[in-house]
Amino acid sequence: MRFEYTPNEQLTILSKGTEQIVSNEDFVQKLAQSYVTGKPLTIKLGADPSAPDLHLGHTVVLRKLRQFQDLGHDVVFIIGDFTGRIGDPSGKSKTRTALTVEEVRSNAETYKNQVGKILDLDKVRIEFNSSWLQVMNLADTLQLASTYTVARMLERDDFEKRYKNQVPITITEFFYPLLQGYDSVAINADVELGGQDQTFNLLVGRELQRAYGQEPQITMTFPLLEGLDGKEKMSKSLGNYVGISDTPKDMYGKLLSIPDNLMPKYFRLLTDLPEEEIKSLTKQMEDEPKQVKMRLAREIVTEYYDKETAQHAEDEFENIFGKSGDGLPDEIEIVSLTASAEGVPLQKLLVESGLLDSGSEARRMIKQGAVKVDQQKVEDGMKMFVPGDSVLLQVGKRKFKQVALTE
RNA sequence: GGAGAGGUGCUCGAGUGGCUAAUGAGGGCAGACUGUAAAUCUGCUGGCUAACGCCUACGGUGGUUCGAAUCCACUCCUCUCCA
Repeated sequence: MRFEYTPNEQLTILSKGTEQIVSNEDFVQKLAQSYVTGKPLTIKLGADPSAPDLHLGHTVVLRKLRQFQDLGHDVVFIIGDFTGRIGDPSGKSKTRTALTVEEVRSNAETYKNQVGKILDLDKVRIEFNSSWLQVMNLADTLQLASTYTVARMLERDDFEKRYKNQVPITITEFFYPLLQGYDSVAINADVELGGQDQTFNLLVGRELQRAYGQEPQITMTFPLLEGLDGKEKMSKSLGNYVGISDTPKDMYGKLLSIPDNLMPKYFRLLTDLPEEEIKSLTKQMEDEPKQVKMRLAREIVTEYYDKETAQHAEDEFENIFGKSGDGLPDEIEIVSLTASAEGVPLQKLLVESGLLDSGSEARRMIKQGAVKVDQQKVEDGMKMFVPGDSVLLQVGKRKFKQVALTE
C-alpha cells in the first residue's frame, strides 16, 4: 500500500500527547521502513477482559490508535482473556477468578461495541491471548521465565514498593509482564501502546521479542488521566470516571465537576483541539473558568454524541444548577409503587423508590436536610403518603424520582 | 524445617476482659459558601426500628468467662530472620 503521509509527518502526528516513546530513533526507522516497503506497522493494544465499561481514561490510548489506523497501519487488539486470570499486579487487585468462556466472549462483544465509537472496527484485528498462552506447556513456560531475572522484575516500581513494604507478591504476578510481553512476540508487534503505568510491561515485551529473535517493538506510553477527583487515576472501581456510554447529561455534569487544574490536560488528551487553542483556553481559564469548562464538556459530549445533544445537555445542566433554572432535570424517572390505605412513611418511600439503599441511610439523609418532596425540604421521616399521591422525591442535588402511589 | 511478628470497619491504623458499632486519619455522602472547581466550616458514614431498643461485625472454628476484638486451643493466611 501507499502511505499518504511521510514518515516525518506521521511522527509528528503520532508523537503528540505521548509521555514517552522508546525509542524515538527506532520509531523513525520503523516508520521509514514501512513507508518504503509499503508494509503497515502492527500496532498492539492489550485489553483487560474483565472491565468492559470503557471510560475516558481508556480513550487516550484508543484515540492514538485511531490515528495509527487513519495513517494506514494495522491495529491488533488483544483481549487478555488468559492474563486476566492473573490480574495485573499493579494495583491492589488480588488474583482474579477465571472468567468463563461465555463471559469473556460477551465482555469482548461489549468491548467491541464501545471501542467502535473510536476505532474503525473494520480495520481492527481482535485476538484472544488464550489462543497462544493456553497451549504453552511447562517447557515453553520455563523457557519464557528464564528470559528474565528476579532482580529485573523488582525494578518495576510497584513490585519494588511491595517488596520493600513486605507486601506479598506471588510468583504468578511475575508472570504477568512476561505473558503480556509474550503477546508481542505472538503477533510480532511493531508498536505497543499503553498508559504510563504499563511502561514496565511494555518494555518487557521488547526484551522478549529480542530473546525470541524479533525486532523489539516501539513502546509508546501516555500520561495517566486523573479522574473526577483530580487525584487518582480514572477508574471504574474508584467511581471517578466518565464512561463513554454515560448519558450526555451525566457526561456533561461529571465533566463540569472536575478540578480546574485538570482542564488543560483533559483538552489535550481528550479532544482534537489544536495546541494553540488549548493554550488560549488555558489563559481564558483565569478569568472565566466556568466558560472554559463548559466548552470542554461540550467538546467531549459532542465527540460521543453530537453537537445538538451536547448543547441540550448544557441547557439542562444550567436549568438544574444555574441560578435561573427551576432546579429540575427535564426527564425524571417515574416509579410506581403500591401502598396500603394507611400509607407509607417518607423514609420507607426513599428506599422503595430506589433512591437510597437502606432505611438507616434514609433516616440520616432526612435528618441532614438533604431530602426534598416536591421541592420542599422535609425533615419528618414519618410524613405519610397514601395511594393516589404522586410526588417528586429528591435527595441531595442530583437524585430525583417521581413516585406515583397506587393501592 | 526452626525462631519471631502480624491478620480490626471502604482504606490506613488505635485498641490487650466490661464504659467498644469499636479512638484517629484518609476516603465517601450530605448541609453552608460557590462555578456540581478549589479552599473552608458543619454533620453523617453496619443493618432493622416511629422510638426505647435489638441484631450482625475485629481471618476461621471451638473454648474459658456473668461478660472477649481483647484470654486459651486448634486452624487458615501474610511478613521477617535462620536453614
